[in-house]
Amino acid sequence: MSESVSKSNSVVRTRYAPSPTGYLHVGGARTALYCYLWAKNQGGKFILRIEDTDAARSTREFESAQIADLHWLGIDYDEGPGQGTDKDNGSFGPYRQSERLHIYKEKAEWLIGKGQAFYCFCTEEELERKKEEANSKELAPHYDGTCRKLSLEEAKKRLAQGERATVRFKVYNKSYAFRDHVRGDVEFPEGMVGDFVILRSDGFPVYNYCCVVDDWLMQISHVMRAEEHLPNTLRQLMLYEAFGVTPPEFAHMSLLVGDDRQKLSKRHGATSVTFYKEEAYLKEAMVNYLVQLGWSHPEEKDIFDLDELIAKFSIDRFSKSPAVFDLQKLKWFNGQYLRKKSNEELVAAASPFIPQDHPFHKQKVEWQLKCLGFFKNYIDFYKEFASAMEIVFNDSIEDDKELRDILAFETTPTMFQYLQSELSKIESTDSVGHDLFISEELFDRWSNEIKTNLKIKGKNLFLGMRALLTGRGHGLELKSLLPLTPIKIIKSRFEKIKGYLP
RNA sequence: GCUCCCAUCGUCUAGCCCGGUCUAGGACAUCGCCUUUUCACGGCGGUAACCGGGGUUCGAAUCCCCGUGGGAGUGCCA
Repeated sequence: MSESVSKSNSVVRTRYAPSPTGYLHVGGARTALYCYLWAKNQGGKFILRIEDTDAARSTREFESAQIADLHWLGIDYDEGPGQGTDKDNGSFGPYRQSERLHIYKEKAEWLIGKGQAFYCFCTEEELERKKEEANSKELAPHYDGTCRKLSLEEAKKRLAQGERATVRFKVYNKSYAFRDHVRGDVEFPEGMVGDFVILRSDGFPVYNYCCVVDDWLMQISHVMRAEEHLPNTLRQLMLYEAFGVTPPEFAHMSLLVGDDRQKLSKRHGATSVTFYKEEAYLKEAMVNYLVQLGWSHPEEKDIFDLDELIAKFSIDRFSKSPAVFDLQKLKWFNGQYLRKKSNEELVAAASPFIPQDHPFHKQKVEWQLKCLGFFKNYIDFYKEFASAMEIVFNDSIEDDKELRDILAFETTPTMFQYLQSELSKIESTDSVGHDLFISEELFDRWSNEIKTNLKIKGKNLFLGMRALLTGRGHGLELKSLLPLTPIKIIKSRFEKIKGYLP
Protein backbone atom coordinates (compact mmCIF):
# COMPACT_ATOMS: atom_id res chain seq x y z
CA MET A 1 0.00 0.00 0.00
CA SER A 2 1.48 3.34 -0.92
CA GLU A 3 0.30 6.60 0.55
CA SER A 4 0.55 9.79 -1.36
CA VAL A 5 2.02 12.52 0.73
CA SER A 6 0.63 16.01 0.38
CA LYS A 7 3.07 18.63 -0.65
CA SER A 8 2.72 21.29 1.94
CA ASN A 9 3.70 24.94 1.87
CA SER A 10 4.83 24.72 -1.74
CA VAL A 11 3.80 27.09 -4.50
CA VAL A 12 0.59 26.21 -6.25
CA ARG A 13 1.12 25.41 -9.90
CA THR A 14 -1.78 24.10 -11.94
CA ARG A 15 -1.95 23.19 -15.57
CA TYR A 16 -4.53 22.74 -18.25
CA ALA A 17 -3.27 20.24 -20.77
CA PRO A 18 -5.45 20.01 -23.86
CA SER A 19 -4.67 18.08 -26.98
CA PRO A 20 -5.11 20.28 -30.03
CA THR A 21 -7.31 17.86 -31.91
CA GLY A 22 -10.39 20.06 -32.01
CA TYR A 23 -11.91 23.25 -30.71
CA LEU A 24 -12.03 24.03 -27.01
CA HIS A 25 -14.80 21.95 -25.50
CA VAL A 26 -17.05 23.50 -22.86
CA GLY A 27 -15.95 20.76 -20.47
CA GLY A 28 -12.32 21.62 -21.16
CA ALA A 29 -13.06 25.28 -20.65
CA ARG A 30 -14.58 24.49 -17.28
CA THR A 31 -11.54 22.45 -16.25
CA ALA A 32 -9.21 25.21 -17.42
CA LEU A 33 -11.27 27.73 -15.49
CA TYR A 34 -11.04 25.70 -12.29
CA CYS A 35 -7.27 25.27 -12.69
CA TYR A 36 -6.86 28.95 -13.38
CA LEU A 37 -9.05 30.00 -10.47
CA TRP A 38 -7.28 27.77 -8.00
CA ALA A 39 -3.83 28.98 -9.06
CA LYS A 40 -4.90 32.61 -8.89
CA ASN A 41 -6.68 32.14 -5.58
CA GLN A 42 -3.48 30.74 -4.13
CA GLY A 43 -1.22 33.29 -5.74
CA GLY A 44 0.26 30.54 -7.86
CA LYS A 45 0.90 29.92 -11.53
CA PHE A 46 -1.38 28.61 -14.23
CA ILE A 47 0.36 26.68 -16.98
CA LEU A 48 -0.87 25.71 -20.41
CA ARG A 49 0.67 22.55 -21.78
CA ILE A 50 -0.11 21.30 -25.24
CA GLU A 51 -0.45 17.53 -25.40
CA ASP A 52 0.16 17.02 -29.07
CA THR A 53 1.67 13.57 -29.00
CA ASP A 54 -1.09 12.27 -31.22
CA ALA A 55 0.66 13.72 -34.24
CA ALA A 56 -1.93 12.47 -36.69
CA ARG A 57 -4.78 14.41 -35.13
CA SER A 58 -3.05 17.42 -33.60
CA THR A 59 -2.78 20.71 -35.47
CA ARG A 60 -1.38 24.15 -34.75
CA GLU A 61 -4.67 25.64 -35.94
CA PHE A 62 -6.60 23.94 -33.18
CA GLU A 63 -3.92 24.92 -30.72
CA SER A 64 -4.31 28.61 -31.51
CA ALA A 65 -8.07 28.32 -31.66
CA GLN A 66 -8.13 26.87 -28.17
CA ILE A 67 -5.79 29.51 -26.84
CA ALA A 68 -7.96 32.20 -28.42
CA ASP A 69 -11.05 30.78 -26.76
CA LEU A 70 -9.35 30.59 -23.36
CA HIS A 71 -8.27 34.17 -23.82
CA TRP A 72 -11.80 35.17 -24.75
CA LEU A 73 -13.06 33.75 -21.49
CA GLY A 74 -10.43 35.73 -19.62
CA ILE A 75 -8.19 32.78 -18.82
CA ASP A 76 -4.61 33.80 -19.43
CA TYR A 77 -1.69 31.52 -18.69
CA ASP A 78 1.53 32.40 -16.91
CA GLU A 79 3.50 29.74 -18.69
CA GLY A 80 2.81 27.99 -21.94
CA PRO A 81 3.63 28.11 -25.64
CA GLY A 82 5.42 31.39 -26.29
CA GLN A 83 5.02 32.51 -22.71
CA GLY A 84 7.28 32.41 -19.67
CA THR A 85 9.51 29.61 -20.82
CA ASP A 86 12.44 30.43 -18.59
CA LYS A 87 10.64 31.90 -15.66
CA ASP A 88 11.57 32.06 -12.05
CA ASN A 89 13.37 29.05 -10.75
CA GLY A 90 14.51 27.59 -13.99
CA SER A 91 13.24 26.34 -17.28
CA PHE A 92 10.01 24.41 -17.34
CA GLY A 93 9.52 24.61 -21.08
CA PRO A 94 9.07 23.81 -23.79
CA TYR A 95 5.35 23.49 -23.27
CA ARG A 96 4.43 21.45 -26.29
CA GLN A 97 4.96 17.76 -25.75
CA SER A 98 6.04 17.32 -29.34
CA GLU A 99 9.02 19.51 -28.42
CA ARG A 100 9.88 17.42 -25.36
CA LEU A 101 10.40 14.08 -27.05
CA HIS A 102 14.06 13.88 -26.03
CA ILE A 103 13.05 14.17 -22.38
CA TYR A 104 10.58 11.31 -22.58
CA LYS A 105 13.16 9.18 -24.33
CA GLU A 106 15.83 9.89 -21.77
CA LYS A 107 13.52 9.13 -18.84
CA ALA A 108 12.31 5.94 -20.52
CA GLU A 109 15.87 4.77 -20.98
CA TRP A 110 16.52 5.47 -17.33
CA LEU A 111 13.54 3.32 -16.44
CA ILE A 112 14.78 0.55 -18.72
CA GLY A 113 18.23 0.71 -17.18
CA LYS A 114 16.63 0.42 -13.79
CA GLY A 115 14.73 -2.66 -14.94
CA GLN A 116 11.42 -0.93 -14.45
CA ALA A 117 10.56 -0.87 -18.15
CA PHE A 118 11.33 -3.12 -21.09
CA TYR A 119 11.23 -3.25 -24.87
CA CYS A 120 8.26 -5.09 -26.27
CA PHE A 121 8.31 -6.59 -29.74
CA CYS A 122 4.78 -7.94 -29.80
CA THR A 123 2.90 -6.79 -32.87
CA GLU A 124 -0.48 -5.16 -32.74
CA GLU A 125 -2.00 -8.21 -34.42
CA GLU A 126 -0.60 -10.55 -31.78
CA LEU A 127 -1.79 -8.29 -29.03
CA GLU A 128 -5.24 -8.03 -30.55
CA ARG A 129 -5.45 -11.83 -30.76
CA LYS A 130 -4.38 -12.32 -27.17
CA LYS A 131 -6.86 -9.76 -26.00
CA GLU A 132 -9.72 -11.51 -27.71
CA GLU A 133 -8.54 -14.79 -26.28
CA ALA A 134 -8.45 -13.38 -22.78
CA ASN A 135 -11.85 -11.88 -23.36
CA SER A 136 -13.41 -15.14 -24.39
CA LYS A 137 -11.97 -16.81 -21.30
CA GLU A 138 -13.35 -13.93 -19.25
CA LEU A 139 -9.91 -12.99 -18.06
CA ALA A 140 -8.70 -9.44 -17.61
CA PRO A 141 -7.27 -8.37 -20.98
CA HIS A 142 -3.87 -7.52 -19.61
CA TYR A 143 -0.60 -7.72 -21.42
CA ASP A 144 0.59 -11.28 -20.95
CA GLY A 145 4.24 -10.44 -20.29
CA THR A 146 5.79 -12.15 -23.30
CA CYS A 147 8.61 -9.63 -23.71
CA ARG A 148 9.02 -8.95 -20.03
CA LYS A 149 11.45 -11.82 -19.70
CA LEU A 150 13.60 -10.71 -22.64
CA SER A 151 17.10 -9.69 -21.57
CA LEU A 152 18.24 -6.19 -22.39
CA GLU A 153 21.06 -7.58 -24.57
CA GLU A 154 18.60 -9.68 -26.55
CA ALA A 155 16.29 -6.71 -26.96
CA LYS A 156 19.08 -4.41 -28.12
CA LYS A 157 20.17 -6.98 -30.67
CA ARG A 158 16.68 -7.17 -32.14
CA LEU A 159 16.47 -3.40 -32.14
CA ALA A 160 19.78 -3.23 -34.00
CA GLN A 161 18.37 -5.57 -36.60
CA GLY A 162 15.66 -3.03 -37.25
CA GLU A 163 12.82 -4.57 -35.32
CA ARG A 164 10.28 -2.10 -34.02
CA ALA A 165 9.49 -2.08 -30.33
CA THR A 166 7.40 -0.24 -27.82
CA VAL A 167 8.57 0.40 -24.30
CA ARG A 168 6.39 -1.01 -21.57
CA PHE A 169 6.33 -0.14 -17.92
CA LYS A 170 6.79 -3.05 -15.54
CA VAL A 171 3.77 -2.77 -13.32
CA TYR A 172 4.07 -3.08 -9.53
CA ASN A 173 2.04 -5.81 -7.95
CA LYS A 174 0.31 -4.00 -5.19
CA SER A 175 -2.64 -1.83 -4.41
CA TYR A 176 -2.59 1.95 -4.41
CA ALA A 177 -4.52 4.58 -2.54
CA PHE A 178 -4.56 8.33 -2.72
CA ARG A 179 -6.62 11.21 -1.50
CA ASP A 180 -8.55 13.13 -4.09
CA HIS A 181 -9.86 16.62 -3.43
CA VAL A 182 -13.19 15.73 -4.95
CA ARG A 183 -13.51 11.98 -4.48
CA GLY A 184 -11.97 11.60 -1.07
CA ASP A 185 -10.00 8.42 -0.47
CA VAL A 186 -9.69 6.36 -3.61
CA GLU A 187 -8.25 2.87 -3.69
CA PHE A 188 -7.11 0.74 -6.57
CA PRO A 189 -6.71 -2.96 -5.85
CA GLU A 190 -3.74 -4.96 -6.95
CA GLY A 191 -3.68 -6.38 -10.45
CA MET A 192 -5.89 -3.82 -12.10
CA VAL A 193 -3.59 -3.14 -15.01
CA GLY A 194 -1.01 -5.03 -16.98
CA ASP A 195 2.37 -3.75 -18.18
CA PHE A 196 1.42 -0.70 -20.20
CA VAL A 197 3.09 1.07 -23.09
CA ILE A 198 4.91 4.28 -22.27
CA LEU A 199 6.70 4.79 -25.59
CA ARG A 200 5.12 3.82 -28.87
CA SER A 201 7.09 2.09 -31.57
CA ASP A 202 7.46 5.42 -33.38
CA GLY A 203 9.15 6.82 -30.30
CA PHE A 204 6.22 9.03 -29.26
CA PRO A 205 5.21 8.84 -25.62
CA VAL A 206 1.81 7.74 -24.45
CA TYR A 207 -0.44 10.02 -22.41
CA ASN A 208 -0.12 8.41 -18.99
CA TYR A 209 3.62 8.52 -19.23
CA CYS A 210 4.40 11.96 -20.59
CA CYS A 211 1.75 13.41 -18.35
CA VAL A 212 3.68 12.21 -15.32
CA VAL A 213 7.05 13.25 -16.66
CA ASP A 214 5.76 16.73 -17.41
CA ASP A 215 3.77 17.23 -14.23
CA TRP A 216 6.85 16.19 -12.32
CA LEU A 217 9.36 18.32 -14.25
CA MET A 218 7.04 21.30 -14.45
CA GLN A 219 6.52 21.01 -10.70
CA ILE A 220 2.75 20.90 -10.93
CA SER A 221 1.30 20.96 -7.43
CA HIS A 222 -2.34 20.22 -8.25
CA VAL A 223 -3.61 18.07 -11.06
CA MET A 224 -7.21 19.06 -11.71
CA ARG A 225 -8.90 17.21 -14.53
CA ALA A 226 -12.07 15.41 -15.54
CA GLU A 227 -13.23 12.28 -13.79
CA GLU A 228 -12.64 10.16 -16.85
CA HIS A 229 -8.98 10.32 -15.88
CA LEU A 230 -9.53 8.82 -12.47
CA PRO A 231 -8.56 5.27 -13.54
CA ASN A 232 -5.45 6.67 -15.22
CA THR A 233 -4.24 7.87 -11.87
CA LEU A 234 -3.28 4.33 -10.93
CA ARG A 235 -0.75 4.05 -13.76
CA GLN A 236 0.49 7.51 -13.01
CA LEU A 237 0.97 6.73 -9.34
CA MET A 238 3.12 3.78 -10.35
CA LEU A 239 5.24 6.00 -12.55
CA TYR A 240 5.72 8.57 -9.82
CA GLU A 241 6.86 5.77 -7.59
CA ALA A 242 9.28 4.46 -10.19
CA PHE A 243 10.79 7.93 -10.57
CA GLY A 244 10.95 8.31 -6.81
CA VAL A 245 8.87 11.45 -6.95
CA THR A 246 6.05 12.57 -4.66
CA PRO A 247 2.87 12.79 -6.72
CA PRO A 248 0.99 16.07 -6.98
CA GLU A 249 -2.39 16.51 -5.33
CA PHE A 250 -5.33 15.40 -7.41
CA ALA A 251 -8.84 16.69 -7.97
CA HIS A 252 -11.03 14.79 -10.40
CA MET A 253 -14.03 16.85 -11.35
CA SER A 254 -17.30 15.31 -12.31
CA LEU A 255 -18.12 15.04 -15.96
CA LEU A 256 -20.32 17.34 -18.01
CA VAL A 257 -23.09 15.26 -19.53
CA GLY A 258 -25.93 15.73 -21.99
CA ASP A 259 -29.63 15.48 -21.24
CA ASP A 260 -29.34 11.70 -21.64
CA ARG A 261 -26.70 11.66 -18.89
CA GLN A 262 -23.98 10.49 -21.23
CA LYS A 263 -20.63 12.21 -21.53
CA LEU A 264 -21.18 15.45 -23.42
CA SER A 265 -20.35 15.13 -27.10
CA LYS A 266 -21.16 16.66 -30.44
CA ARG A 267 -24.41 14.80 -30.78
CA HIS A 268 -25.74 16.75 -27.80
CA GLY A 269 -25.46 19.94 -29.81
CA ALA A 270 -22.96 22.73 -29.64
CA THR A 271 -20.10 21.80 -27.33
CA SER A 272 -17.33 24.09 -28.50
CA VAL A 273 -16.61 27.42 -26.89
CA THR A 274 -15.97 28.79 -30.36
CA PHE A 275 -19.59 28.25 -31.22
CA TYR A 276 -20.83 30.29 -28.27
CA LYS A 277 -18.28 32.97 -28.98
CA GLU A 278 -19.44 33.23 -32.55
CA GLU A 279 -23.06 33.22 -31.50
CA ALA A 280 -22.20 36.31 -29.47
CA TYR A 281 -22.81 34.84 -26.06
CA LEU A 282 -21.31 36.99 -23.34
CA LYS A 283 -18.13 35.64 -21.85
CA GLU A 284 -19.20 36.77 -18.41
CA ALA A 285 -22.32 34.62 -18.69
CA MET A 286 -20.33 31.69 -20.02
CA VAL A 287 -17.82 31.83 -17.16
CA ASN A 288 -20.50 32.31 -14.55
CA TYR A 289 -22.54 29.43 -15.90
CA LEU A 290 -19.66 27.04 -16.47
CA VAL A 291 -18.20 27.55 -13.03
CA GLN A 292 -21.46 26.62 -11.37
CA LEU A 293 -21.64 23.34 -13.21
CA GLY A 294 -19.81 21.47 -10.49
CA TRP A 295 -18.77 24.14 -8.05
CA SER A 296 -20.77 26.25 -5.63
CA HIS A 297 -20.17 29.65 -4.13
CA PRO A 298 -19.63 29.44 -0.35
CA GLU A 299 -22.28 32.09 0.22
CA GLU A 300 -24.69 30.54 -2.26
CA LYS A 301 -24.40 33.51 -4.57
CA ASP A 302 -25.43 33.06 -8.18
CA ILE A 303 -23.94 35.95 -10.04
CA PHE A 304 -20.27 36.76 -9.75
CA ASP A 305 -17.43 37.88 -11.97
CA LEU A 306 -13.95 36.50 -12.47
CA ASP A 307 -12.38 38.71 -9.80
CA GLU A 308 -14.84 37.67 -7.15
CA LEU A 309 -14.38 34.08 -8.21
CA ILE A 310 -10.64 34.29 -7.78
CA ALA A 311 -11.15 35.67 -4.30
CA LYS A 312 -13.75 33.12 -3.27
CA PHE A 313 -12.61 30.03 -5.11
CA SER A 314 -11.80 26.94 -3.14
CA ILE A 315 -10.76 23.47 -4.14
CA ASP A 316 -13.11 21.85 -1.64
CA ARG A 317 -16.46 22.88 -3.03
CA PHE A 318 -16.72 20.66 -6.07
CA SER A 319 -19.72 18.43 -6.48
CA LYS A 320 -19.14 14.77 -7.10
CA SER A 321 -21.99 13.95 -9.42
CA PRO A 322 -22.07 14.73 -13.12
CA ALA A 323 -23.78 17.91 -14.29
CA VAL A 324 -26.14 18.22 -17.23
CA PHE A 325 -25.09 20.93 -19.63
CA ASP A 326 -28.44 22.61 -20.16
CA LEU A 327 -28.72 25.91 -21.98
CA GLN A 328 -31.71 27.34 -20.10
CA LYS A 329 -29.69 28.82 -17.31
CA LEU A 330 -26.93 30.03 -19.59
CA LYS A 331 -29.58 31.95 -21.50
CA TRP A 332 -30.75 33.55 -18.28
CA PHE A 333 -27.20 34.50 -17.30
CA ASN A 334 -26.70 35.99 -20.73
CA GLY A 335 -29.78 38.15 -20.34
CA GLN A 336 -28.63 39.28 -16.92
CA TYR A 337 -25.20 40.35 -18.13
CA LEU A 338 -26.60 41.89 -21.28
CA ARG A 339 -28.89 44.11 -19.25
CA LYS A 340 -26.00 45.15 -17.02
CA LYS A 341 -24.19 46.71 -19.96
CA SER A 342 -24.39 50.43 -20.47
CA ASN A 343 -25.97 51.66 -23.68
CA GLU A 344 -22.55 52.70 -24.94
CA GLU A 345 -21.13 49.24 -24.36
CA LEU A 346 -24.15 47.71 -26.00
CA VAL A 347 -23.86 49.72 -29.19
CA ALA A 348 -20.18 48.92 -29.46
CA ALA A 349 -20.57 45.23 -28.73
CA ALA A 350 -23.88 44.35 -30.33
CA SER A 351 -23.69 46.31 -33.60
CA PRO A 352 -21.58 43.65 -35.34
CA PHE A 353 -24.34 41.14 -34.66
CA ILE A 354 -27.03 43.21 -36.31
CA PRO A 355 -27.14 42.45 -40.05
CA GLN A 356 -25.10 44.93 -42.07
CA ASP A 357 -28.01 46.05 -44.23
CA HIS A 358 -30.24 46.68 -41.23
CA PRO A 359 -31.57 50.27 -41.08
CA PHE A 360 -30.30 50.38 -37.50
CA HIS A 361 -26.85 51.19 -38.81
CA LYS A 362 -28.08 54.24 -40.73
CA GLN A 363 -29.31 56.04 -37.63
CA LYS A 364 -27.55 58.55 -35.45
CA VAL A 365 -25.59 57.38 -32.44
CA GLU A 366 -27.98 58.98 -29.94
CA TRP A 367 -30.80 57.05 -31.49
CA GLN A 368 -28.78 53.81 -31.42
CA LEU A 369 -27.98 54.24 -27.75
CA LYS A 370 -31.60 54.87 -26.89
CA CYS A 371 -32.78 52.04 -29.06
CA LEU A 372 -30.56 49.28 -27.67
CA GLY A 373 -31.07 50.62 -24.17
CA PHE A 374 -34.77 50.14 -24.70
CA PHE A 375 -34.77 46.77 -26.42
CA LYS A 376 -32.26 45.15 -24.08
CA ASN A 377 -35.12 44.61 -21.66
CA TYR A 378 -36.85 42.34 -24.11
CA ILE A 379 -34.07 40.01 -25.17
CA ASP A 380 -31.30 37.74 -23.89
CA PHE A 381 -28.82 37.75 -26.75
CA TYR A 382 -27.16 40.33 -29.02
CA LYS A 383 -28.42 38.44 -32.01
CA GLU A 384 -32.02 39.02 -30.94
CA PHE A 385 -31.78 42.79 -31.30
CA ALA A 386 -32.48 42.66 -35.01
CA SER A 387 -35.74 40.78 -34.70
CA ALA A 388 -36.78 42.79 -31.65
CA MET A 389 -36.37 45.98 -33.68
CA GLU A 390 -38.80 44.70 -36.29
CA ILE A 391 -41.56 46.58 -34.54
CA VAL A 392 -39.78 49.82 -35.27
CA PHE A 393 -38.90 49.29 -38.91
CA ASN A 394 -41.78 47.19 -40.16
CA ASP A 395 -44.71 49.17 -41.56
CA SER A 396 -47.08 46.23 -41.81
CA ILE A 397 -50.40 46.07 -40.01
CA GLU A 398 -50.98 43.22 -37.60
CA ASP A 399 -54.62 42.56 -38.28
CA ASP A 400 -56.30 40.64 -35.49
CA LYS A 401 -59.36 40.81 -33.27
CA GLU A 402 -57.53 42.92 -30.72
CA LEU A 403 -56.75 45.55 -33.33
CA ARG A 404 -60.26 45.49 -34.81
CA ASP A 405 -61.82 45.93 -31.38
CA ILE A 406 -59.76 49.01 -30.71
CA LEU A 407 -60.45 50.48 -34.11
CA ALA A 408 -64.13 49.95 -33.43
CA PHE A 409 -64.08 52.26 -30.40
CA GLU A 410 -66.37 55.20 -31.19
CA THR A 411 -63.58 57.56 -30.18
CA THR A 412 -61.09 56.18 -32.65
CA PRO A 413 -62.27 57.97 -35.84
CA THR A 414 -62.09 61.30 -34.03
CA MET A 415 -58.60 60.54 -32.92
CA PHE A 416 -57.74 59.48 -36.45
CA GLN A 417 -58.79 62.87 -37.79
CA TYR A 418 -56.63 64.65 -35.25
CA LEU A 419 -53.55 62.51 -35.78
CA GLN A 420 -53.92 62.76 -39.54
CA SER A 421 -53.67 66.50 -39.38
CA GLU A 422 -50.80 66.36 -36.90
CA LEU A 423 -48.83 63.90 -39.00
CA SER A 424 -49.28 66.03 -42.09
CA LYS A 425 -47.44 68.83 -40.31
CA ILE A 426 -44.21 66.93 -39.80
CA GLU A 427 -41.53 65.83 -42.23
CA SER A 428 -40.39 62.21 -42.53
CA THR A 429 -36.82 62.96 -43.45
CA ASP A 430 -34.38 65.80 -43.21
CA SER A 431 -32.87 67.73 -46.10
CA VAL A 432 -30.35 64.98 -46.87
CA GLY A 433 -32.83 62.18 -46.61
CA HIS A 434 -32.07 60.91 -43.12
CA ASP A 435 -34.93 59.51 -41.05
CA LEU A 436 -36.62 61.89 -38.65
CA PHE A 437 -38.29 60.86 -35.41
CA ILE A 438 -40.92 62.35 -33.19
CA SER A 439 -39.82 63.51 -29.78
CA GLU A 440 -41.23 62.31 -26.51
CA GLU A 441 -42.41 65.89 -25.98
CA LEU A 442 -44.44 65.79 -29.16
CA PHE A 443 -45.94 62.48 -28.12
CA ASP A 444 -46.91 64.00 -24.77
CA ARG A 445 -48.44 67.00 -26.50
CA TRP A 446 -50.55 64.76 -28.70
CA SER A 447 -51.84 62.78 -25.75
CA ASN A 448 -52.61 65.93 -23.83
CA GLU A 449 -54.47 67.58 -26.68
CA ILE A 450 -56.50 64.45 -27.31
CA LYS A 451 -57.30 64.33 -23.63
CA THR A 452 -58.27 67.97 -23.20
CA ASN A 453 -59.70 68.92 -26.60
CA LEU A 454 -61.17 65.63 -27.79
CA LYS A 455 -62.12 64.42 -24.30
CA ILE A 456 -60.74 60.98 -24.97
CA LYS A 457 -58.89 59.33 -22.13
CA GLY A 458 -57.90 56.10 -20.44
CA LYS A 459 -57.99 52.92 -22.42
CA ASN A 460 -59.53 54.60 -25.46
CA LEU A 461 -56.73 57.11 -25.58
CA PHE A 462 -53.72 54.84 -25.22
CA LEU A 463 -54.99 51.81 -27.04
CA GLY A 464 -56.36 54.00 -29.78
CA MET A 465 -53.05 55.76 -30.31
CA ARG A 466 -51.26 52.44 -30.29
CA ALA A 467 -53.56 50.95 -32.90
CA LEU A 468 -53.46 53.96 -35.18
CA LEU A 469 -49.74 54.67 -34.94
CA THR A 470 -48.29 51.17 -34.71
CA GLY A 471 -50.87 49.11 -36.54
CA ARG A 472 -51.04 46.66 -33.66
CA GLY A 473 -53.41 45.96 -30.82
CA HIS A 474 -50.60 45.32 -28.42
CA GLY A 475 -46.91 45.99 -28.19
CA LEU A 476 -44.16 47.69 -26.29
CA GLU A 477 -44.35 50.80 -24.17
CA LEU A 478 -45.65 53.46 -26.57
CA LYS A 479 -43.87 56.49 -25.18
CA SER A 480 -40.47 54.88 -25.69
CA LEU A 481 -41.34 53.00 -28.80
CA LEU A 482 -42.75 55.79 -30.90
CA PRO A 483 -39.76 58.13 -30.70
CA LEU A 484 -37.64 55.22 -31.94
CA THR A 485 -39.85 54.62 -34.96
CA PRO A 486 -39.01 56.54 -38.14
CA ILE A 487 -41.79 58.99 -38.98
CA LYS A 488 -42.02 57.56 -42.48
CA ILE A 489 -42.90 54.17 -40.97
CA ILE A 490 -45.52 55.72 -38.72
CA LYS A 491 -47.04 57.58 -41.67
CA SER A 492 -47.00 54.54 -43.86
CA ARG A 493 -48.80 52.49 -41.23
CA PHE A 494 -51.22 55.29 -40.65
CA GLU A 495 -52.12 55.32 -44.35
CA LYS A 496 -52.74 51.59 -44.29
CA ILE A 497 -54.77 51.65 -41.11
CA LYS A 498 -57.31 53.84 -42.87
CA GLY A 499 -58.53 50.78 -44.69
CA TYR A 500 -59.13 48.95 -41.47
CA LEU A 501 -61.34 51.57 -39.88
CA PRO A 502 -64.94 50.44 -39.73
C1' G B 1 -16.96 -9.41 -17.79
C1' C B 2 -13.54 -6.74 -14.52
C1' U B 3 -12.13 -2.06 -11.92
C1' C B 4 -13.28 2.65 -10.22
C1' C B 5 -16.75 6.59 -9.40
C1' C B 6 -21.63 8.69 -8.51
C1' A B 7 -26.98 9.07 -6.50
C1' U B 8 -31.21 15.84 -2.81
C1' C B 9 -36.89 19.52 -6.76
C1' G B 10 -37.47 18.70 -14.41
C1' U B 11 -32.15 21.21 -14.37
C1' C B 12 -27.71 23.49 -11.50
C1' U B 13 -27.05 23.01 -6.46
C1' A B 14 -26.85 24.10 -0.43
C1' G B 15 -26.93 20.83 3.61
C1' C B 16 -23.52 15.37 4.39
C1' C B 17 -16.97 15.31 6.70
C1' C B 18 -18.41 17.35 12.70
C1' G B 19 -26.13 13.10 13.08
C1' G B 20 -30.93 17.06 16.15
C1' U B 21 -31.29 24.23 14.30
C1' C B 22 -34.16 20.29 7.61
C1' U B 23 -42.15 20.28 8.34
C1' A B 24 -34.65 20.08 3.33
C1' G B 25 -32.50 26.32 1.61
C1' G B 26 -31.19 29.04 -3.07
C1' A B 27 -31.05 29.61 -8.57
C1' C B 28 -33.04 28.33 -13.68
C1' A B 29 -37.49 26.60 -15.82
C1' U B 30 -42.82 26.44 -14.81
C1' C B 31 -47.49 28.43 -12.65
C1' G B 32 -50.11 32.59 -10.17
C1' C B 33 -50.32 37.67 -8.45
C1' C B 34 -48.46 42.86 -8.41
C1' U B 35 -46.30 46.65 -11.46
C1' U B 36 -46.52 48.22 -16.61
C1' U B 37 -53.80 51.07 -19.27
C1' U B 38 -50.61 45.68 -23.48
C1' C B 39 -45.64 42.65 -23.59
C1' A B 40 -41.01 42.41 -21.40
C1' C B 41 -37.83 43.87 -17.32
C1' G B 42 -38.60 44.01 -12.09
C1' G B 43 -41.13 42.54 -7.37
C1' C B 44 -43.99 38.91 -4.51
C1' G B 45 -45.80 34.02 -3.92
C1' G B 46 -46.96 28.71 -5.34
C1' U B 47 -45.97 23.58 -7.36
C1' A B 48 -41.71 20.48 -7.04
C1' A B 49 -36.50 16.44 -4.28
C1' C B 50 -33.31 13.37 0.26
C1' C B 51 -33.14 6.00 -5.34
C1' G B 52 -34.86 1.35 -2.37
C1' G B 53 -34.15 -1.89 1.84
C1' G B 54 -31.87 -3.02 6.27
C1' G B 55 -28.93 -1.52 10.40
C1' U B 56 -26.46 2.01 14.32
C1' U B 57 -28.93 5.80 17.37
C1' C B 58 -33.44 8.74 21.83
C1' G B 59 -32.93 10.91 16.84
C1' A B 60 -30.27 9.93 9.89
C1' A B 61 -30.65 13.63 3.87
C1' U B 62 -26.36 13.25 7.04
C1' C B 63 -22.84 7.22 9.76
C1' C B 64 -22.55 1.58 8.20
C1' C B 65 -24.13 -2.61 5.07
C1' C B 66 -26.81 -4.71 0.97
C1' G B 67 -29.50 -3.88 -3.35
C1' U B 68 -30.93 -0.93 -7.64
C1' G B 69 -29.94 2.68 -11.17
C1' G B 70 -26.48 5.76 -13.79
C1' G B 71 -21.55 7.00 -15.49
C1' A B 72 -16.39 6.34 -16.67
C1' G B 73 -12.29 3.33 -17.68
C1' U B 74 -10.52 -1.23 -19.38
C1' G B 75 -5.71 1.60 -26.48
C1' C B 76 1.07 1.75 -29.63
C1' C B 77 -6.22 8.17 -27.95
C1' A B 78 -5.99 12.01 -24.56
